[in-house]
Amino acid sequence: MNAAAGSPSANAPIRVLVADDEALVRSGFKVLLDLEDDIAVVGEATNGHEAVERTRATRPDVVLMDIRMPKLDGIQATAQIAGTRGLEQVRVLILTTYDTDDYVFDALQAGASGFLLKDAGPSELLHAVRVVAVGDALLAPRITRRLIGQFAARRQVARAAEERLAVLTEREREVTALVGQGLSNHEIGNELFLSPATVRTHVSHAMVKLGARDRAQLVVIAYRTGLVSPAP
Amino acid sequence: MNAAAGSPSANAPIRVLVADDEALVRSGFKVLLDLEDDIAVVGEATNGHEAVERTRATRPDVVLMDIRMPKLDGIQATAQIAGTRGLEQVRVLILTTYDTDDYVFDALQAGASGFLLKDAGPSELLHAVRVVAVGDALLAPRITRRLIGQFAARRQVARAAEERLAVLTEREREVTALVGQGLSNHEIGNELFLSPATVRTHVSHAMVKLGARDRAQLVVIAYRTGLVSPAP
DNA sequence: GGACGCCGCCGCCCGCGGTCGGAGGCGGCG
DNA sequence: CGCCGCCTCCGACCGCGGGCGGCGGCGTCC
Repeated sequence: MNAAAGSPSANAPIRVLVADDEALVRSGFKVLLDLEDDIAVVGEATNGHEAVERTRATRPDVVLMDIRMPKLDGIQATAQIAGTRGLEQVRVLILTTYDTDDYVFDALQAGASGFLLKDAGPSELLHAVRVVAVGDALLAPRITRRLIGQFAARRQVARAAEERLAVLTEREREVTALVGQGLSNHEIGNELFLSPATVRTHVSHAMVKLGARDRAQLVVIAYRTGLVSPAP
Repeated sequence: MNAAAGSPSANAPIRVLVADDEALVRSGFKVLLDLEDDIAVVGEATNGHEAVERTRATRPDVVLMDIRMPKLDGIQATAQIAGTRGLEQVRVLILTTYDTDDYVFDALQAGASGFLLKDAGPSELLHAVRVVAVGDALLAPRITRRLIGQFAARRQVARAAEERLAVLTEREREVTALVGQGLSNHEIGNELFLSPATVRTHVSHAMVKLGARDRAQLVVIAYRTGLVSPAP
């Protein structure tokens, strides 16, 4: 059973830790999981602190984590596990009744690999465990939908805003992009092999067309339209 | 068979349109889907234009869409369907061999409800069809993982960058936020009931502490740190 | 061909913005 | 108590940035 320790290789069982404050839930999961040949429950925890501690001790492949737990909630526990050296290989699968936005996004931010609602069927849970065990991720369909919505919304804003840039000439867009990165007129001139005076003209035109009074406001617009991205 | 038209109610079959340029793939899917009692293939298309046209004509619940297709690719076809009045209820499930980032993100942006890779098993396909039919969403695990990565990365950057703001005093953060929205010193003064001279002092201090030479660079930093958000 | 408009280029003027130094009040700390 | 940090305000200097007008090149339309 536990002969093959360490790396979760080919046909070694997936080692799972179950963290939930309700004993009934834990035993239910344990029975369900242990019925499978390729899955073995190697530990249990009744709160967040225990979950972290047991994870450190048993180094499971997957942690089945409830969110609502005493002492330390599942999200914070997930963050601690993800932030611990040596536990990078441990995948956390969140399992909860509530699917509040904050919970989901915070959990993913904390480093969770999956997020299931407790109304999911047993086969879905088993499938999810196997998926996250190999390093992939899986979300409840309802949550996937919202994550996609979030993602699409961001880009939607960018697309719509980009149309404002249509009035600019190529040169104007170019200098505006550089202005958006905080460069001075002189620096832009060096960058584009232009006289600073010329750069000024382009900047001025861009400001008029975009309704910016300031070069600072031009930077704002550059960011809002996605002409420059907040990332590095 | 086609007695129950219109709304996809309780036990009416899920009406599916299959769009793929390879006849073998189409017939394979058709056989697989038609074997299920609750799923019925109501049409086929061999390119993007046909897919849009057939969708308009048959109003399926779900469109199984390949990306690589002649005339019009699956992503553009998806965008057209999502943008057509009266077809809002039609869910698009992308099915492709390639999982390039651009494909995935563009497809979700275009309005797709799901994204499967062709190495998925038949049961996964059937499950996906049923999931998107009820309005939820489903992605291949590998893709879910990358989407989460994207999402988490954004917030990660924001979190890390916010620490740069720790050196600022409360007032300095305040004025910096307003500078980040493109306000002039005078306007900031009115906003915070301060003399413009005072505002200058705070702005100067903030610039020194954050290493900004310009007020424009201060705007850049304000955005990068998430002190102001690109959205509204 | 001339007229017009857009683009890219430049020089001049001046006001906003950024820097420096200073001053007064207020709260916390040794 | 004296010291320090923060907030507030002021005046002076000066350089960048923004407004304005002008000039040449290129394409379009008449």
